[in-house]
Amino acid sequence: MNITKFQHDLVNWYEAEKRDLPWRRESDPYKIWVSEIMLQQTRVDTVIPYFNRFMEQFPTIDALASADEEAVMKAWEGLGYYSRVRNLQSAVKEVAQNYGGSVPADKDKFLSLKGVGPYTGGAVLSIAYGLPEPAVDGNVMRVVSRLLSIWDDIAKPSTRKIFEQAVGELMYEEDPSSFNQALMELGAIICTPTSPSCLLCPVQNHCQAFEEGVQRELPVKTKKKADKKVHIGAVVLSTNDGRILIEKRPESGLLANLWQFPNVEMPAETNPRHVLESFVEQEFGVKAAVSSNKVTDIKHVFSHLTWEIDVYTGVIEGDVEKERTQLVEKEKVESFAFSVSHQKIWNHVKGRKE
DNA sequence: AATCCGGGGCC
DNA sequence: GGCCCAGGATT
Repeated sequence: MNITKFQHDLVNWYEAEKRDLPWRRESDPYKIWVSEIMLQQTRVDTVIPYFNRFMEQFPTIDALASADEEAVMKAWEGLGYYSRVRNLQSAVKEVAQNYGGSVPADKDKFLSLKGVGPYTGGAVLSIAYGLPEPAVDGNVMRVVSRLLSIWDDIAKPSTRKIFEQAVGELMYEEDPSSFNQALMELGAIICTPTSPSCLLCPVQNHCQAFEEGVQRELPVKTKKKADKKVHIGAVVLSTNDGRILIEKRPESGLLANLWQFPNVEMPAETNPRHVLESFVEQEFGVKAAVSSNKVTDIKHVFSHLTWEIDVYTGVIEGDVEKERTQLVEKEKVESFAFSVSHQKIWNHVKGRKE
């Protein structure tokens, strides 16, 4: 391959065809950083409205560093992988304290921040500071596997280093920002997973896989094994004066720190109403009268497991005194950050009449 | 190296 | 249904 010609063909195409995205109108390293965190395992179209709202609420490092955690979670609600935003706020606080509020342009320093790995490190340092660091994500591994006909399994963690090496050798030192973004843009628009548009590709002449006619066989990626299923019973509990019981999930693990309605994994072959009433009394110390029939059922698919949630309603008497638990007015429920599955629960229940 | 961690949009 | 997505932390 003629590397110089490849670089120019790629970057010239990028400059002419790149999408107009909100973070591409910004040069503030903080905003580039936030966009890269949001874009982890998340499509551009999903991220755009979250990015715009986030920047209105938290326009600077100081704004995010000093923001209320609940407000930050609410801004991330529905975006998934919630540890991303907790790590981001933690890292931003560190930048505010230890680096005078400016994102460090040093690789070791930036990569030491929470939530910043090899991809995000390379992306921010190249895009915001013009450093010639590779930024290898799924797009780039797909594109480069085809360009250079690399048949290593991209599902294996060790394979990423092979691609970092390759991208380092292809790097366009005069404009690392455009080069890295061009590789990703090509993967997003032209060099797509199942049916790449090779006839429209600006670097078709440089592509080993196209020359060999094997572009649809690359990249090699082994499948992961099947996920688990969990049967859950959930209950929306009202007090006689119309308040709703919500609780905050644990600080770590699945959907950490998000709010939810009381729920428990359901054993097979038991009376669900009895199970839920016992659970509520144990967990919250109040007697509950739970509906005998479920209101609805919700199937919610995560990346690694599936919840099948049967939803009930119930009534409780008296107050609840428990950590991370609140009785809130109906009108206030939606001011808390819920996972999508529990948003679905509330949307089914809130319009009902008792 | 394997597993955990969300959610949505394709095909 | 399975697959993939501008991945990182934990074990």
